[in-house]
Amino acid sequence: MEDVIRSLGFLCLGSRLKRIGEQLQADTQRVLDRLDVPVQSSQYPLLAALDRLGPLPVGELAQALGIAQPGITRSVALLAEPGLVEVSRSNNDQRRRIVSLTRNGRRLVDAAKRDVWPGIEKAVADLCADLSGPLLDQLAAIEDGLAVAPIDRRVRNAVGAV
Amino acid sequence: MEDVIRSLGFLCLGSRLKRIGEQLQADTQRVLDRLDVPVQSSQYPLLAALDRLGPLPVGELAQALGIAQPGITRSVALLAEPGLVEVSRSNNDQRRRIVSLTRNGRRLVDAAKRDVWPGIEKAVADLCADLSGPLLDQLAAIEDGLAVAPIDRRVRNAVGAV
DNA sequence: TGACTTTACATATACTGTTATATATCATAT
DNA sequence: ATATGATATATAACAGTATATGTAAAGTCA
Repeated sequence: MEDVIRSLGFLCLGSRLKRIGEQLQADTQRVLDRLDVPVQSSQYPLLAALDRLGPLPVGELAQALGIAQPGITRSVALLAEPGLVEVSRSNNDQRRRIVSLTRNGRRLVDAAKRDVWPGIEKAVADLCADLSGPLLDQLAAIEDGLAVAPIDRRVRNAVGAV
Repeated sequence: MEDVIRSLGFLCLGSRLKRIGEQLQADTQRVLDRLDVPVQSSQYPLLAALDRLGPLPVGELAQALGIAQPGITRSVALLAEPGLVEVSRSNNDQRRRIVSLTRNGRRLVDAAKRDVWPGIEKAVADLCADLSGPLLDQLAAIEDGLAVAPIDRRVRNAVGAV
């Protein structure tokens, strides 16, 4: 069966990037599940942003992550429930709500940085390592590579079963 | 403000691809709105699949588009409501539901193929034309290019305002 | 000071995708 | 013919994102 998205080339590039991105996230989810913390793979960029940049108000988190503000509000609520982040009002400006990692949140980020993220980064980097040339060719190679072995299996192979 | 997703490189490649894909779809949406038909940009791949491959059952549409079957079922329902596609039972196998373009659906696809798709494809192709080298660099160039001029503006510049 | 605008965030709704499960039809074996 | 298993699709529940809109705080200017 023809892969229509692929055949359509640049016309469907948006759908194709989204599809690959979703597959990468789903693969990564299976790796992160090992930490058995109730956090979706898509929430980690927010934690990483707080780790890199320190406490931030909602709006600046939206900027840093390139997603819309309502998405941040909801993610923060999801992460606050298990106590990974906490929110406090700014002193200067009572409208701003500053998001920061809790002690548990910091512990999770540190564990992820030490035990999981390097493996994921390496697996994805290897997947893309030999690629060169036109974008569409590289995307096809990634799709083919993921079909052969998804990210979670590449990570497992690299670091040994956990 | 630092773009954390971009800084994290391969670790967040999934989030990044998804983000770029969604932006491309949103830009494209604004171009397609000229046809003023109640169809989301993300539905066009399904219409294009029916155009390329002819009437197809739900399961084969899922394969052709690389998304899960329930997604197809719902998209078909959405497209059937404004009368762009119709569904009939297979003669051989009463379980299979064959999706096909209606007369209006075909008219829409033909108009899109003639008036809109070529401009979009060219705009995206130009955006990606000069790219070469590592994937992350190409993605950064695409993001920068879209920030300078989104797809819908590139299309408008190319073909003149409609 | 009081009215208007802007900013920061929350909430509501819609769209798309997923997995899990239910239902209907087909194929097959007794 | 009928029970059993496989297959095709629908439905439900859940997660993520987007836009639109509401609310409250801050800023601006007569």
